[in-house]
Amino acid sequence: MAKNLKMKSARAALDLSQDELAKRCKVTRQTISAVESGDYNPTINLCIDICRALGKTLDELFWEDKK
Amino acid sequence: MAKNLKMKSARAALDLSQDELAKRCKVTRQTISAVESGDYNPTINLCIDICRALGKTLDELFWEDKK
DNA sequence: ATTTTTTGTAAAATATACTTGATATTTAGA
DNA sequence: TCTAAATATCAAGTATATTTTACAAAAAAT
Repeated sequence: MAKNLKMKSARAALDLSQDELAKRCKVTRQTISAVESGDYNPTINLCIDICRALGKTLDELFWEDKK
Repeated sequence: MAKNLKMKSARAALDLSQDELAKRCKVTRQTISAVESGDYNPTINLCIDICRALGKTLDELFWEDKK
């Protein structure tokens, strides 16, 4: 799977560490790291928590238009 | 959790049975049923598969603006 | 009315998301 | 440089998403 750079840059834009984002989503730092590196299939609830913490929507962080 | 009526009506609009949608998403009918009834926390990949099969995006089927 | 399709639900098994604890590497600041 | 914060990654454990099999009720079709 591909890295989630949209998420990574949204997090960077808010100057949040993985650890801080993890706390706000109530998961561990490792889980956030795994989601960003893309070798993961997170649950929708976690995706929604991440979106809310980063001020983005699902489409903005987790959707890719198919060609 | 609340029922996913957006998903249910999107499926109805295409005249697809849960079983047919399940096949297109390569999961079981019970999984689709559970997602629609909302007592579930599906993975993002399944949500994406469902969206593609129904011609919708994540925001359209799985996002709720918070008040 | 009767049959067939669709849906709800449930228990047990399997796959995998997520945690815990730990070490190693990278990055940023002093 | 030196040090601390941030990130990557790994192995083993726990929680839960998903499957399999099954049965019953509701809806649709004949």
